[in-house]
Amino acid sequence: MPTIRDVAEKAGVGLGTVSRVLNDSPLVSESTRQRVLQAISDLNYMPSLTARRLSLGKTMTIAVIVPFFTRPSVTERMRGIENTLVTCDYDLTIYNVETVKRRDECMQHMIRRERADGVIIISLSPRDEDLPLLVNSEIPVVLVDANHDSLSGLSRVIVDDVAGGYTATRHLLELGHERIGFISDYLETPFNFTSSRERFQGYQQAINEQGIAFREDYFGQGPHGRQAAYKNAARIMALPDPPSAIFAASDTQAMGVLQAARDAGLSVPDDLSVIGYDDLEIAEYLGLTTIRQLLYLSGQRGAELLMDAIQDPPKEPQCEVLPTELVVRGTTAHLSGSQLLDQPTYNPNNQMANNLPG
Amino acid sequence: MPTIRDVAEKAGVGLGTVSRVLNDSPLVSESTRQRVLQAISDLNYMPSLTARRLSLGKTMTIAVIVPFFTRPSVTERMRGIENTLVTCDYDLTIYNVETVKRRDECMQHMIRRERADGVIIISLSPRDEDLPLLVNSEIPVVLVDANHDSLSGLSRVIVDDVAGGYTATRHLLELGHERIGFISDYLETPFNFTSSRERFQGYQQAINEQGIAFREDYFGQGPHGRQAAYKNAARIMALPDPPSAIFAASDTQAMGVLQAARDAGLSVPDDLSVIGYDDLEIAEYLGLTTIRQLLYLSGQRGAELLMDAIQDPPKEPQCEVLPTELVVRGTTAHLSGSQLLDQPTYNPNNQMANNLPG
DNA sequence: ATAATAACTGGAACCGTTTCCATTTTTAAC
DNA sequence: GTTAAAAATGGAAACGGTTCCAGTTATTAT
Repeated sequence: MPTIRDVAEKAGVGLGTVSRVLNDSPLVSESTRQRVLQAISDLNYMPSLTARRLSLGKTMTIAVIVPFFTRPSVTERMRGIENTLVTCDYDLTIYNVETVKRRDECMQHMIRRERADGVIIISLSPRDEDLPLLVNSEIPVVLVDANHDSLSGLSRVIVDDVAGGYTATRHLLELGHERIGFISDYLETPFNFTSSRERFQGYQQAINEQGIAFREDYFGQGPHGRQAAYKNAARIMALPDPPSAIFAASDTQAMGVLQAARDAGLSVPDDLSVIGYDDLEIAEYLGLTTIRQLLYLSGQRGAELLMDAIQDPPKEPQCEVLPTELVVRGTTAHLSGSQLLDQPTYNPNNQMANNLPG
Repeated sequence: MPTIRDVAEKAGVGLGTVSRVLNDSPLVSESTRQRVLQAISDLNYMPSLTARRLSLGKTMTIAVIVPFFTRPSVTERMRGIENTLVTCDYDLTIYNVETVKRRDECMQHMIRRERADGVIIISLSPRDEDLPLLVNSEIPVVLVDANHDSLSGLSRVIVDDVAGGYTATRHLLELGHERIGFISDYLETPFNFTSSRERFQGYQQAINEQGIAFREDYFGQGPHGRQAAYKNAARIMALPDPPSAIFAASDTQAMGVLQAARDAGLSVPDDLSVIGYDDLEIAEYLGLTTIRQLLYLSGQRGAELLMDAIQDPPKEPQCEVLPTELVVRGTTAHLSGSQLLDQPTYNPNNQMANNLPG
């Protein structure tokens, strides 16, 4: 492998000059530049990235710490990051987190040292004990989709999941539903995901506002994924007075709910309304009513925030809130007569209840 | 940031000794080791990865070049790679390819220089002109899911997609179908994906063997994804003598076909049998009959092959062929009477044709 | 006690860049 | 034709590790 010295020798110049040519310095005469370029191409020389990194003290790399990076919502965010980074000539290295142990390793090691010039953490809220580490980190850190009061010291791109959860529930309420189930992953996990918790908060807020009490038995949490959602939905549907609508905290989980409804012989949306969250590509296919969040954009903005912070670190952490949007498709419908239970609901103003067929 | 010299000074030892402690060399007395470890922890020292890389001439990084890394089949392969690499303490950097230009950039630059100690290329077949570059590359290259005669000089993990396509088609034939459509992405793309082409080959082989001629109008290609498959399927279903079964070259495309069937008022599998390819997680949910390929394993084996090659380069390129498996679910069924056309098919031995209702 | 050997240890040299300072060359001004 | 200023150039030092060789200390055998 030829080095910069070989090039210098071949071109008959000093190695400082070669370096200047490589870095487009104006302090090189045109004739010398040509001579050097010729030598570079003759020798098929390419500068060593590693040496460059050591000398510059920059890694030209961004680290992304991401839980379960096969989840569609996660990959879509990552795509936003990747596409943004490419334009800046930064490399992207990925630390996939599937266990708590690994999460802690990543938080401790990736961030501390010059493995990267900046870090993006997706969906993982750091523990309180890790916070000082991140806040005082020598390299900028940007959080994407991790919301938490105590996180105010860190730049981040978030979605107002409380509002999203509220909107979803509001949509069901406006369709006349009063018995509304909620299915999500575990609200408290060692990974400290915040989104389900917030959506749940929005859900509670909306029903409370309507004077509807939260029913424990309409609530199901479990591991992320279709299967757990299926089980929870099946259990809830088997209640003597099952809900007429279910809000699933993600589209993936909504799919589990749809499957459970199908297997229970319920037709959606006639017997059961279902709303999801995320608006994954698949949601359109399923005709799933859902809350759209701007996944790609969240990655893009996160990367942009990070690049800005690398250029010159802001004194104040930046916080960007991305909007959500209700996307009405085919899995939600107005409460129908057949969905009403024999016993009147406690709400005396319920118009529909008076139209009971049976 | 403390350096190794600071540690040496603090511990009152030479810097060679510190390095030996860091690298678990046995040539350090226990007492010295303790003293150094104490100094390391006092100073909160962490060695610089970059310096280490320069000195060792290794990057401790693996590059993955991957087209459209949000596709579920791709992320699943990557997960296999990631999980394997973690155990070896290698970093993983990702080059996402969504344009031909970028593909060429990646092939030229990522591979040539010590950006990485090894490269895994997923699903992209290099052009003939790039081949010598890869074969003579100073770092090992492993191809995953890229099959091509001319690729014999490179180590790779492949799936026998011809066999997979054959099996899928065979399954439909055995159910009595004779009018079988085939829907895939473009067989020829600038990215030079090979899988659709091979599946198509298997399809042709199976129908030919059965004495069935290939019908151009039963064949639809287009951009990857649900939408294009939907359009092609809709066109094919609208033919005066539409197929009774469709083989989609991927589960994603099978979803487009299912959607088209639904919109055309056809019920699956009664009016139309559909088989996909990949066995994505979603396939189970949809009850889609499909060909399972071992996506995760392909990544894992690719990474393992690469790690082996880094340890000591094999003289012969390794080629590993992963099996496929037919997974029968609910979208394929025996040809039913109602699916037969009025005009008899050209096959005189067709028993079913004699039972035509109308 | 002494020599031979083994176990440790210190630090110079090296990896391949960039940067900065000193020096040389060119240009412009009078 | 001088001189001052500007432009171009060469190369040492630095980045922070690892490695290897030479030197020191400890151990063992006689």
